[in-house]
Amino acid sequence: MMDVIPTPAAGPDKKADTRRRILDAATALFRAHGIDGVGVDAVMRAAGLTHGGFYGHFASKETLAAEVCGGTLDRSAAKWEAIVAEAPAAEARRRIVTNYLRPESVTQGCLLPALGPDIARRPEARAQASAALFRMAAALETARPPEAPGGLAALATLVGALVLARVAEDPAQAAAILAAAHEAVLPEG
Amino acid sequence: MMDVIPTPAAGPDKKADTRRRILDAATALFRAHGIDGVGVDAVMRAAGLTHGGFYGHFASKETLAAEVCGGTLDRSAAKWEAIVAEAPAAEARRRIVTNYLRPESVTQGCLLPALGPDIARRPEARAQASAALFRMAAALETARPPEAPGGLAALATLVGALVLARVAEDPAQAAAILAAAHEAVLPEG
DNA sequence: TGTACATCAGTGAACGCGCGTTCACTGATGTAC
DNA sequence: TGTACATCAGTGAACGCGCGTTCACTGATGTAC
Repeated sequence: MMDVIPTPAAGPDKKADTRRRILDAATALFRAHGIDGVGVDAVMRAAGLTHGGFYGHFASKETLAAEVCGGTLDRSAAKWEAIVAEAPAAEARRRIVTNYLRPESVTQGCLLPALGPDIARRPEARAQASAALFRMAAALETARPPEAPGGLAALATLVGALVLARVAEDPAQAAAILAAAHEAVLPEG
Repeated sequence: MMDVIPTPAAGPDKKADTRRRILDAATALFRAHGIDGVGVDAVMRAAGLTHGGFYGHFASKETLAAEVCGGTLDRSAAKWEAIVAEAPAAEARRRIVTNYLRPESVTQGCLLPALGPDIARRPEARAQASAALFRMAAALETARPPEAPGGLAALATLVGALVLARVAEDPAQAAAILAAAHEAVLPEG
């Protein structure tokens, strides 16, 4: 009695759920401590598993890193494209930028400011991130209000602002950086 | 016969030279491979020494990292301040920006795009980098031409552009990012 | 419905390796006589 | 000027540790009869 619906949900593809949990745990840990700062052991413990099971899901830590970076940035790009497709230009850019520069984004936001240099050094992750980055810039370009910087420059400002906000020691200074970037990317904010 | 001039130059403070060589080697290696991607052994070999001697110059790898980041960014800030002090605003900003966004800067330039996230995670390095970053932004602010973004926003754009250019796979794409940032930070380039 | 078996996601001990750090030493340099 | 000694920058073997990866295993789940 083979069911036509291919989603048992409770049974066999619990493995897919576990895989997702590993990816989510890795994303959070990599973002906080850098890829080299987190071991396979820590990722698996955060996912509620033991380290040995890791290689049933991923070929190597390197593969995991590429999938975390590529997947997360691909989803960001897709989300931006959806916003641009459904809202008028000025409103779309405002939504993307306001969300990008939220104070919580300093610790939890986009992976480019958190892992950019790490990504640039890893060929697999870099290829995927490079493609996603240009999709993000293109979305910002489509949603470009008059007098505002183009997509590439706007993305550079957003990414750089989060890099600087992470480095700034005083939260008030971090907020000033975020506000300055907001104003530059969305004139008359 | 104790000399009044306190710089023997050939004798005892060859140690200071060695220390500088270690710092320079570490700066280049950290920039290329990240702080966690480079061992004390590799730094010392690049400086022409063996690893054991390292602890005669630095208390730990952590101390080295802080000194590399803090020192390099301090020197950048001082250089920008000097440019701003000696050239008129528009010319000063043009010089700083043009130098910052040179194609070679993608691999050899400012430490903030290359190590920003690494720096943000290390308290010692972060404190020094945070101070330097605001001096750099202040210099850009002083050299702000009319219609151009303020110091903080300009610095964010510069840093973000180098982060993105490092991630971009195709050199032509990297050049496009640099050009877009140049235009945003120096209108009518 | 109940038992026997196959599957396979997850376990945890073990591996080799490279890391940061220590330390007893060597050997070149500068000073004392 | 020439020898004896002290200093100390740099050497290289050794350490304990945590990493990425492997593998023989366990035990829960789903199917066959």
